[in-house]
Parts: sequence; C-alpha cells; structure tokens
Amino acid sequence: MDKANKSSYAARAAVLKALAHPTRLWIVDQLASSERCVCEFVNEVDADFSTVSKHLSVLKQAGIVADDKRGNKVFYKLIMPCTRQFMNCINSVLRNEAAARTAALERTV
Amino acid sequence: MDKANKSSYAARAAVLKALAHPTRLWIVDQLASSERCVCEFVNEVDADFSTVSKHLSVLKQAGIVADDKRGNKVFYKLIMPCTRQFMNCINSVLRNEAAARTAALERTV
DNA sequence: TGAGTATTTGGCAAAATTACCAAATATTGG
DNA sequence: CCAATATTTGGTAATTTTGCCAAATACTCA
Repeated sequence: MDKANKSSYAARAAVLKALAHPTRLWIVDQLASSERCVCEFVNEVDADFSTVSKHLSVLKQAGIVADDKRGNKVFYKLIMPCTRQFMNCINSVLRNEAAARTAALERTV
Repeated sequence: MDKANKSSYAARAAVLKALAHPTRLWIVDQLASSERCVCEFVNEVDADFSTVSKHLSVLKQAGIVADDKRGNKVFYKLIMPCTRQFMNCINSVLRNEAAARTAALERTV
C-alpha cells in the first residue's frame, strides 16, 4: 500500500469514524427527514448540551452535516444523504445475524 | 430515544466502528475481490502479524468478514458485500469536498 | 443596555483504541 | 516426535475518544 493509497483510506476511515457512535448515528437519522436545531436534539438525547454540540461538530468536521445559524438557533442538515443506504445495508446484515442466532438456538432445542 | 432504539443504534455503530480504521478498510477492500489468507495481508500492510490478526478479529466480531481455516492458513472472506456501495458513497462525497476546496482556492486567486 | 436563551469551547478524568512484543497454539512435513 | 510455518492471545504503554462541568460567545427582545 503506497502513501497516496494510505491517505485515501484514512480519509474514508475518518468519515466512518464520525458515524461510528450511537448518538451521532441517531442524529444523522433524525436529519435524514429534515433539518433540526441543536435544541431539538438535546431534549431527546440523554446527554449534556455540550456533548450534543460536540457530536455535531464531529459530524460537521467529517463533511456529513452542515450548519446554518438563524437567529439564536443553529440548524443542522445532512449533506451526505447516501449514509441512508448504508444504514439499510447494515440493518439487513444485522437482521440476518439475528435470524442466524435464532436458527442456531432452535437447532439446540 | 427509548432503550430498544438505543441498542439498535449501538449495534449499527459497532459495525461502523469496525470499519472505521484505515487498515481495516483496506483489508475489506482487498476482500471485495476474493478471499485472502492473513499471510497475504501481512506482507502488504506495514504492521505486525499480531496487529493484522487483531484487525481481522475486529472485523469478524462485527460480522463483516468470516474466517475459514485450511491447513495452517486462515482465509478470510467478506460477508457484508454492501460495504462496497457505501465506500462509493463516501468516495463521491470526498471528491465533492476536494472539488469544493479547489474551487474555494481558485476564488481567492 | 441587560436579562434570557441557544450554542460552543476549554479543561479534565475515565474509558476505549491502537500497536508492539513475547509467548502460546495449531498444523504440516520430515 | 521435532522443527518450521501460520496465526492468535496476553500484556502494556501511548494515544484518542467521550462526556461532564464551567465559562465564554452569540443573538434576541424588552
């Protein structure tokens, strides 16, 4: 693996890393339907204001969301819509795994 | 966000977390075309035997790859093929970002 | 201007990740 | 069985991530 290749993989890994957190994933899911302001998230997530803000900052840094300040609120929107497809992909795999586990259990009965 | 929801997001985040490392991403890319044995990776990645083995273990744990021991070699194969589509998604976003950066630079000239 | 609301930032401690080395395990072939 | 090869596992130090608190910043409205 040469140097150019290495940094290319690092760039992609950085996007994945930004998505790889339950709260951030949930945020992305929320943003899939429409933009939201930070205050809306804080009410629904069991975490500090500052924690939510930092999660959003991670997503923004990775190029997954963009922010837009209007009044004293900051609205975030998804600018990497294809994450949605990927979630479907992961979901189907997780469902398969769950089904496989169930089947394995039933064989032991 | 209720408890069931929370653990569902955690499960998906775990898959993403497993993918979120340059070396692991590279491994997944290699496995996209065909199965490989650990020894093949070690020669190409600039890392210790044990490091590669642990990366593979992370991917396996996440349900992304499966292993198959034949002789004294262990072969790994991709069992979550849709990761490929997602990489395309990420790549297109990264290309857009690069293009945007270039455009921004040119505006300053 | 000043109080109130919304959000970000800095600091810090706890937890998780990473990568190396050394040692253990498994398998093949002589 | 023994030596050689392939891989995994345990231990550990360095680095990164996470999440809270407190403080700073930004904006609105009276």
